[in-house]
Amino acid sequence: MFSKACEYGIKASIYIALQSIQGERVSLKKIAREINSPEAFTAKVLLQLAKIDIIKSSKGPSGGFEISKDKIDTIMLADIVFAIDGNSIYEGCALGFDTCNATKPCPIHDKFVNVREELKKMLLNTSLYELATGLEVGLTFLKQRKS
Amino acid sequence: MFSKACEYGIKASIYIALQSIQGERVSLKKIAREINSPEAFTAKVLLQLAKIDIIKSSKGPSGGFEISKDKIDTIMLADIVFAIDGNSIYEGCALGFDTCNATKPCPIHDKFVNVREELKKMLLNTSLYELATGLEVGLTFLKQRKS
DNA sequence: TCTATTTCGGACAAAATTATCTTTATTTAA
DNA sequence: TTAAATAAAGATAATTTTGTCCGAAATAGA
Repeated sequence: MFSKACEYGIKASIYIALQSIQGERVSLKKIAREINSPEAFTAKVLLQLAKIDIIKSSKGPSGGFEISKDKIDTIMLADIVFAIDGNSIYEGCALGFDTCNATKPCPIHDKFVNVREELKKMLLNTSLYELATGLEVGLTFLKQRKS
Repeated sequence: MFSKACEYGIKASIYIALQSIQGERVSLKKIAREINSPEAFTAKVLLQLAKIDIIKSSKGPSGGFEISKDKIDTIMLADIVFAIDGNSIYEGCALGFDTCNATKPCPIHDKFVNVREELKKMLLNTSLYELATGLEVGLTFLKQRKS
């Protein structure tokens, strides 16, 4: 569904959002530890998000990543996914045709309309804020416990 | 969404189904030409489908691939996707956790329920027969026209 | 100003996916 | 029985994605 890069991006964003709500800036090292992702690879992903101002980064000691409090509830899952994986998931043709559309559809185009709409709606309506608060109250998790 | 292998598998299956409805067996070469896919790679995919009896293959001159007429309307998109990509698309966690479920959900689990259900329903309810007939009457296409 | 800490940037490496090539096995039909 | 046509199988290659490493740049604090 999503690329690994996008998975890390989503997880990291949620974690950064939560910390930002609590007034904390977090380092890459801590993020990688908390979402259980490869550090350097995660850095590249965060860089992408920083470049389009979804997150803010600062160098130096006590540096790290944060998200402006007033942005947390306007940043949608769609923004993050789009920044990393592009729009192919919810716009692209399921069979890979780039000329597929309602008037000249591939065999499964019509079948997919509902799925795509449902996905798109979800991504557009889910804010980082909701996701972060679910995590805050312990309803959800970002890291699998070792077995 | 789907892997390339799966895309080719779906396209090929639809094409074979259509030809089988019309009583024709088709060669790999023709399939690859008609769905515009790499021949050898497509062969591997078809082999996977043949091994679980979704399609039938025969060697030798006048050999090729076909699907039993009486199976065409009971083979669902889900069968093909499952054979090639496994069930991760509609069963797996969107963030890649393998312990994610309703009682211990990842942050986007609940958000994804509808999408996954919609996808699953669609894959389970779409038969090769419908897809093949849509193609037969020229409503849909399997190969992009060159520009 | 110096040092330690952190992100940034680029090169590199490993792994997975996609694609090709070559040989082998099977089958049909002459 | 031989030749031609076809799928099967396996080795190899190319590409993409994922992951690592290291030095550079920035910044805070001593």
